[in-house]
Amino acid sequence: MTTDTQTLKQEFIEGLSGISAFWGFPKGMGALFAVLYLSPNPLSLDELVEQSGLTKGAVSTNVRALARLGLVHRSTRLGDRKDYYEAETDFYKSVRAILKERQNTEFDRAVASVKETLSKLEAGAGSSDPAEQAFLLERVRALQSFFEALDSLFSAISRLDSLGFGTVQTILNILK
Amino acid sequence: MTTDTQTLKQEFIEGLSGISAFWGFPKGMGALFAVLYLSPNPLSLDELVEQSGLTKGAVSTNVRALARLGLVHRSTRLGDRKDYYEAETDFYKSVRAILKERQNTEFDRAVASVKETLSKLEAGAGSSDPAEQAFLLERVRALQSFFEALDSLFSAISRLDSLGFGTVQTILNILK
DNA sequence: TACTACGTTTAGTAAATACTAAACGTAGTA
DNA sequence: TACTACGTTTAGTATTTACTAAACGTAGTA
Repeated sequence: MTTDTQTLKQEFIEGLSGISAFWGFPKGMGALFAVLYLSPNPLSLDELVEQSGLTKGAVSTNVRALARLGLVHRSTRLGDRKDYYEAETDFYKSVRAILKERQNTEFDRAVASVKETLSKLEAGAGSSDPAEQAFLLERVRALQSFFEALDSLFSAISRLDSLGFGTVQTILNILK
Repeated sequence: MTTDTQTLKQEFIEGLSGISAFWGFPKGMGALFAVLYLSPNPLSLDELVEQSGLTKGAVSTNVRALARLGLVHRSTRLGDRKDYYEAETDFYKSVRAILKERQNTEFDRAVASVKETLSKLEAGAGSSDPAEQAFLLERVRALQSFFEALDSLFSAISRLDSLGFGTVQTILNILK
């Protein structure tokens, strides 16, 4: 017996929901993206409600978040008050957008706080015992430079005009 | 007025807690790692309780999780029943360990589910309308190949014997 | 002006998560 | 054997998060 389209879509939606949750996004976001990704034409908010099983409020919130990440695009039609959404199909583009988004917000703040600790140490703060001081300085410095490397990596990727199979392939060769 | 060591450490601990939470780990894990990272000598569970402010239970759980990720190392001393922990200082090593860990668990399961959807589609499931069928096939295939690229990337990194500044630098040059 | 068809916001809720406090298990020691 | 000093497990709790249901605001239309 062969699975019907409806069931197949449902499985796909659940798969993407899981992936979404895994990466720290609401499950609903994954589900909505999945629905849009499997739709040949843009869908209205009400159609999303219908196909995702979420309520209007949740769809409104989640689809807006998706749009902010550049994973979906909103469009309108003349003489039609509805908004329509469609999925971005260039995933590499999306990765860049997500990295860019993530860079601001809390991550940056936390990393900045480590940087500040370092600055204070370098300015001579906390000098109780010279040996301990040197130790702290060395450790915090090492962490800071690691963060800097990560940060360069992320911002390099998000600044990229094109990132695709080719780039990934090249990187894979280096890592080999 | 210059900040004292205690305050400095506290700020650092809070910073790492935030970073931990940002990446989807418990805040306590970040805090414990921070405490260990700033300690010149291995610490016992009770010392961790004292310095982190968490309870024994929480420390026990979180420090074990850190050990599983390879972010801290457990050791014992002769004629001493206590366990001692110290921080891993090679962050690149830790990144590999974390990626390896993450690859199993839920992420893999979710990705596998997408793969399965593709298999079913290729086997001819869900064939209501030929045009729709072709469309679905194309989309799911594209997503699948993207996941495969990601997966290769992650496992290449986690298989790496050495990953450090050098490698990151090389990659940055390519991305430039 | 009132009406309708939208999207958004809000107040409340259910579920997940990481914690605390305390019971528990266990291995060494007298 | 009982006692002590550990780490672990468990039961309960507080907090966060993403959701639902419904009120709300608003722009077009008669």
